[in-house]
Amino acid sequence: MKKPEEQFLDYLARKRLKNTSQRMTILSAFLRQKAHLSTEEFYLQLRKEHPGIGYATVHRTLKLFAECGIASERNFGDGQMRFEVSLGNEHHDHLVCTSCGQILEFENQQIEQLQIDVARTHNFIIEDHRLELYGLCSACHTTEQPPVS
Amino acid sequence: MKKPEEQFLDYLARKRLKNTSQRMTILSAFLRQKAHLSTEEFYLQLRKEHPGIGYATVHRTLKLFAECGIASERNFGDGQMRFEVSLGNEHHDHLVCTSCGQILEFENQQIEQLQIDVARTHNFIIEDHRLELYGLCSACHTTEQPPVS
DNA sequence: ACGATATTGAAAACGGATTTCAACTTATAG
DNA sequence: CTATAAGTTGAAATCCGTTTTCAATATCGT
Ligand SMILES: [Zn+2]
Ligand SMILES: [Zn+2]
Ligand SMILES: [Zn+2]
Ligand SMILES: [Zn+2]
Repeated sequence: MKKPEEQFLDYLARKRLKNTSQRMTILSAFLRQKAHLSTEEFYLQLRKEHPGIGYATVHRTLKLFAECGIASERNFGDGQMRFEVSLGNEHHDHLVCTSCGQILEFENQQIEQLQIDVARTHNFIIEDHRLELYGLCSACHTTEQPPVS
Repeated sequence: MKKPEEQFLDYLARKRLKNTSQRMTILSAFLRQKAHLSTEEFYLQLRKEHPGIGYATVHRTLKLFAECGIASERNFGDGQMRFEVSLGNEHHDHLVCTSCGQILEFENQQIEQLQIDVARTHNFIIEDHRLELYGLCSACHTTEQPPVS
């Protein structure tokens, strides 16, 4: 398995793109972040240490990561793009807590196989899939839940 | 099973909302449309027969349908909200063709059960879920696929 | 019919993603 | 080490679907 840094530099070379200090700074920060941050959240984190880097650059660079396979773009229906490191991470799906926003990961090989079966019976070629379970995580439903309003 | 019209009128009554001609027109058109139309697509259809109804009213009314259980809101990652009639339709998940945009429906009881198992092992209470398989439908991969570029 | 309340449609506002553009940086060639 | 071509940057502007605003209008209980 290639390292993310290598993979990114290879991608830049292949596409005749340039290796800039901003890109390396963002990559290094990205690899250290907790997963499933939105562009905005990540940008705010990054800005604490690197106030000079603009939002547009962060956005463009995260998209580069997705293109070259380092990152996966996620969308949990809150209207924000989220990213997580994908290189070196097993495929997984998500449990999204609608109360506290926590995102848990799971992997179920039986479900994956059944998806393939479903696709076959419809003569459909799967390129990608998304499976998310929305609800209350353990912490949010064991505690008393005073309505937010 | 209550009829959609009844259910909507009940909901309006319960919430002290008013029964207007626009709402009834939109409901009747919605029940006749093919599924998975975006607000915009639906509005453009509706406008052919009812040019007087504004986009905002259509939008607000579709949200009412979702609130009262007549409609499901869907989001297939193209940045548009889509709606389909849910009352009287079995739960189903979707196959989304990334080439022609066609949306097929499927239902797999084993997958549904495995989702429940996954949630249980994480002590997670499912409120909702989404499962979509993205790829090429039968028509799009049997034909020669000249690259779009 | 009256008055209180809700709805309507056009337009404006909103929010996140994306693009624009002039200044700047990088890579490559001489 | 320049020079030059080409790509990048950050701020601001733009895009685009969604949602809200608001004055005019419609509904509904009395
Ligand atoms: Zn999966
Ligand atoms: Zn994840
Ligand atoms: Zn399902
Ligand atoms: Zn459907």
